Amino acid sequence: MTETRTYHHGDLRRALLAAALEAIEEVGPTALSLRDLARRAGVSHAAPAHHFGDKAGLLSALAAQGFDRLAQALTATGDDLLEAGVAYVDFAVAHRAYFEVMFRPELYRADDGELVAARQRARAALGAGVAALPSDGAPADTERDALAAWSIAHGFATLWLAGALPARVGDDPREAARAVLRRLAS
Amino acid sequence: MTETRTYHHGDLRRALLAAALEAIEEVGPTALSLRDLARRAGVSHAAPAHHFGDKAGLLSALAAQGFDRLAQALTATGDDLLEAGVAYVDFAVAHRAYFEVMFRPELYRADDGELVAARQRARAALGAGVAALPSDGAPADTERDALAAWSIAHGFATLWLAGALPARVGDDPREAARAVLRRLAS
DNA sequence: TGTACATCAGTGAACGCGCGTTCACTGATGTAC
DNA sequence: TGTACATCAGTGAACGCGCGTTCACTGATGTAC
Repeated sequence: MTETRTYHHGDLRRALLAAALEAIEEVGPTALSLRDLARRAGVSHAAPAHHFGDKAGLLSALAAQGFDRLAQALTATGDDLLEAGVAYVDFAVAHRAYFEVMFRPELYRADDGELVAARQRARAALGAGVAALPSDGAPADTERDALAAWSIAHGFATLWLAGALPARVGDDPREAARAVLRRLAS
Repeated sequence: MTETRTYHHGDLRRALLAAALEAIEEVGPTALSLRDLARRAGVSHAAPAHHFGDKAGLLSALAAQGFDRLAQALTATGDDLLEAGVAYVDFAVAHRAYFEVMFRPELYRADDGELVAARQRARAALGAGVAALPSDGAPADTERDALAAWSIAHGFATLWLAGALPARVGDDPREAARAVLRRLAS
């Protein structure tokens, strides 16, 4: 497909978000610059400001999109907490750019409307899995179980991304995560 | 104590590391600049290069120091895995600058000798706690248990630092961490 | 179908800023004799 | 105790770079009549 370059891009907002994901994978969210984004999108350096105002505006949009995708991934696992945990880790590894932005609220506007809603959806999806945990007689402490499940999935994902885990864990994050998460579900 | 300013600082290396911790708490490890460090230490902007070469050199030294302190904190808990987990979270919250650098290997030279040794010590201290876990009949999978313990402590610490946890978790990281970690130790 | 005009997306030159790095230097300290 | 000299820590001016932001502009699109 030969791109017909016109004066108006047509879909610059989307193109900039895609470029941002690429750039973040390469240099991380803090080293991201709007000028670099413009370059990647083949557009003048002042264009991004038109759509996002500034870097925090762009990252807010990105984080919102990330929470939305995470919520979808978690919801798709039904009420199976183990699989939700695996999906969480998989999301982090497969979409590290989103993940790295989402948990750095100092980089974006945490009160952004769409973002708040998407994050809420993701949290609810995780909660659904926890509520479905088999109760073994003792009165279930759902709140604590949810925090434990979230912590272990988040921790494993973070350590994986940091390259901190020993090599013998293997190279399949889903499989490795499942083994570790089982420790909690048992 | 009136500081007698001499041409030679006397302890600039240490002073720069201390300044770096301060700066990182304020702006994060990536926004850190050697010029800012020099300013904080009251020294010319070219001085830091004398001691560390560049930013990665400085952060390598900082990460090594951080792993060393973490190893000490973990060792101090004896073979009690639950308390080791609490100490891990406490370290992350009380020394967030160290913690933020330690798990960003792309910021420093991961093959630095002192750093490798200190990280090894920290890992061994965590392993000691896991080995002491009560075995409930089933053949213990120490490796998996270690990963699970590390993940849950690391995840809780990370979520706490990111401000991602709901307010009802409270404001005492040690207490909150203990409750969550108990889910694993039980 | 044609014309006039408003709106909006993207341009490109200009600005000031803080950064890392280089380099000849200066001043203090330590050591040899 | 004194002198000469080497070594090393820190200085300060200079450089080039990429950044965010501003602003008058230009070109495309859509709408009114």
